[in-house]
Amino acid sequence: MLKKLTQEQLDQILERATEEFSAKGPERATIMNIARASGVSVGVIYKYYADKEALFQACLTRSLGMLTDCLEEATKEGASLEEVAEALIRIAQFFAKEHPAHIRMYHAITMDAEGGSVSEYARKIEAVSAQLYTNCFSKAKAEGSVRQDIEPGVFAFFFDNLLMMLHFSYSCEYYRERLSIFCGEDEERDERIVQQLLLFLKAGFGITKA
Amino acid sequence: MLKKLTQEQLDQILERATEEFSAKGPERATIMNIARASGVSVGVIYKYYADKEALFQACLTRSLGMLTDCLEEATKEGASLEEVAEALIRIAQFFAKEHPAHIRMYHAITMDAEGGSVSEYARKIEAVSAQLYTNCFSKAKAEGSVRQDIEPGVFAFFFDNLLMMLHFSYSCEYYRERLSIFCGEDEERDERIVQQLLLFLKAGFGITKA
Amino acid sequence: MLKKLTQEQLDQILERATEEFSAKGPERATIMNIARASGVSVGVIYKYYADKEALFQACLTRSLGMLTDCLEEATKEGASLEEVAEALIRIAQFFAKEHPAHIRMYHAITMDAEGGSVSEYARKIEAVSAQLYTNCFSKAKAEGSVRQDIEPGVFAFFFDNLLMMLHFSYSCEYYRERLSIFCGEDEERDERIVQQLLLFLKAGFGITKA
Amino acid sequence: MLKKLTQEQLDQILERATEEFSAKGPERATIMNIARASGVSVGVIYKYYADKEALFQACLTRSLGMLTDCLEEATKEGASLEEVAEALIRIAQFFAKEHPAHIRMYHAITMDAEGGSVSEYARKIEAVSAQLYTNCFSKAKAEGSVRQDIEPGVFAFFFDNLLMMLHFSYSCEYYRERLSIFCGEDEERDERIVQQLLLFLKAGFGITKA
DNA sequence: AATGAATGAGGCTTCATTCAT
DNA sequence: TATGAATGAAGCCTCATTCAT
Repeated sequence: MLKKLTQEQLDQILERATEEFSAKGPERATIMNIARASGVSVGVIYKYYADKEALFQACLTRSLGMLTDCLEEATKEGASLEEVAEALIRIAQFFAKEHPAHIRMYHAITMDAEGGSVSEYARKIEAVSAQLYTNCFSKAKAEGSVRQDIEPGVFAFFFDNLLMMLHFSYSCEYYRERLSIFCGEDEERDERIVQQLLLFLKAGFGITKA
Repeated sequence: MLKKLTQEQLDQILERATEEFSAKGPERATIMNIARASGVSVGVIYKYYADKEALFQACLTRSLGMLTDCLEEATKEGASLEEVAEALIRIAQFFAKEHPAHIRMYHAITMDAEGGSVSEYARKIEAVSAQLYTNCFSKAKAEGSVRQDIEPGVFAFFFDNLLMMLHFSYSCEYYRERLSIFCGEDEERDERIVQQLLLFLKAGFGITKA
Repeated sequence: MLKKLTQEQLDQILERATEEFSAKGPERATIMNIARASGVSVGVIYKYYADKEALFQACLTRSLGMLTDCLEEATKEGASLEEVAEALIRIAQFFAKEHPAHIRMYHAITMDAEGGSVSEYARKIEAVSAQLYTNCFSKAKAEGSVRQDIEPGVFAFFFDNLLMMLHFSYSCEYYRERLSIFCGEDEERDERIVQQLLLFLKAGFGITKA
Repeated sequence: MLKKLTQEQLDQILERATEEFSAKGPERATIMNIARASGVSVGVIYKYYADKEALFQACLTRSLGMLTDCLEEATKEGASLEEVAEALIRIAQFFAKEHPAHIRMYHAITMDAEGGSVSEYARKIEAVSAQLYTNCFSKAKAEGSVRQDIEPGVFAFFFDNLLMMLHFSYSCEYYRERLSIFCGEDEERDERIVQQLLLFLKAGFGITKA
């Protein structure tokens, strides 16, 4: 066919590529497999992406975008630190279970030593969430709704660390198994984790209900 | 006969291989680069390691061994949860700064979707620390030195998550930069992180001095 | 798309491969040489054949097929043992002179100690000709047109032995030279061999014209 | 040790090398295996043989020598054509069963398209036996003890062909199986083959007892 | 003179990329 | 413009050969 690729097909390419990349790693993933899975030819992928690396980066960017879209929902104006925390925890669980490949892509970025254009982008996003969380803590501290001896940035860092590990624990095979080792595999486990994590954070942050 | 490789040369191979593997990932790393960096021929590497995979495993085993040796020091008998926590935090900082490639090796296997014999080994180690930390919490709970509403396994999980992220934050380029975004880059930053994390953990765990 | 290899090119590959394999043996033959000789790239050979072994098998199958096609012509129904013998002798001479590489392929598998799937196939063919020749002798014996004290299978074996050596004598360098030592190199040699061999066989088999 | 290799060790090398070469083929045979099997070092083999090829040639020459030594015994002065034939047939059976590796080496020579120094040697031997057998036939023809319409050289060729195939049939795996297909595998098979072959030859040569 | 570990050229194979259709 | 077969560079691995001891 000589028909231009539809938006749907382009999405399909990125989705299948994300699956292939996150399942086999960027090296073992092959363009031919991605093309086959997407129902397009190898050649056309090269019309849209300069090379395999560029396709990988496009997948990363897309996954990151989907993730941040989700996060933005959770951090609406006016919510208390506790509310935000719970929302973020639940989103982490949900998104990572629903879209494990996308989280694995995010995990993949963190391997990238060279820091290509995507890491650039990832860092911007990281800066945004750092700002966001830090502000939450600053505001809460100013309001007196958390303990006064915390450094907002550092606590934001701890909080984000816990969230990242939660993401990985629900999407990357290795972390998934580690989660089972620590927390078991029963039905209610995930809810218990939410509750325990909230306990931990509330106490750790020194949150006091107004 | 031609002189056998000295122990030093063998160490050199593992060290350079660890660097190559952790910098480029197991796929992009090439035996020829490792050989060149180690000052030996390609062939001799195959005298000592069956194939690239075996060399990678040897590097991993070595890195994880070095790491666990360090951790064991921190978790001597009789230490309180608080003491253990502080020791582990300081070791994480120290080891990751000193041997970043080794931590990156660990990070690398967490990417491995298939979970070969390598992750097998890693999982054993994970099981050990899970047991160790969980016991600490169980004991502390029994003693009444932490809050009573915690689940030891789940809190051990949170604790280990924070430690892992600390390791990565001092060794992987991406996490290193993220750390700067959250916590700045001043001289005292690392000490502040220790102090703040201890604050966070003590409160979060509900540690009460006897 | 880039034009698919023509049938001609595919034949070319098998023909050149057969030459390379039969000249150097399956081990010393290299895919690169075959590709170069066939005017194609190395990679494309792997599109059509899984590996060097598969290519070798394809060459063998083709060579043995060509050979058996020839043999089948010679052993039509109703021909007397003498007629069959003469036809097979002439075909041996003709085919081996015309397609020496194909006979050398056959020779090559007889060296294969391990007897992989290739010899498997060869054995089937061997079984066919064993059956065929043995039947000829059985029938002739029953008709009384050969001596009565022969064992059909054993005489079929001798006959096939003579034919095989004839094939080799016209295609393998070593046997070719040996042939010259025994029988000279004059113009009429090959015809003399036919006639002498027929004399030998007729008397040896005790063939009596009805 | 710094002791020169004993004659025994040198023999050992050739014997083991012959086994390795004939079992795996000249390519897959490795010098290291041969050294190990012979109980000597790799290096010392290179003191005695310039390279692997030279060792292979030495094995060939030796095997050929052992074979011809055997044949010479069978063709003593004064024996009749029939006596010589039976002796050669029985020797072929015996030697090939006893020393299959050596016959396989002989078989290997016939693959050698390039015609190195061994083929040279082999051809000389071939010339000797050609001469020998041809003379037998010439003498018998002159004596009137065989039919008069034979060409001695050509019949000598047929005879040698049958002997060679007999050798191979008792030593090379492929030919061994082919033998079973044609002649079965019972206890008396080998003796039957001798008797049938003698029948065939006597009739084919037109031997008349004086 | 023998040893046997180290060397490194060379072959197989894969797959990112190209390009004729 | 899309196709997908062909290309060929590059990596893994083996093993003949070398050479320091």
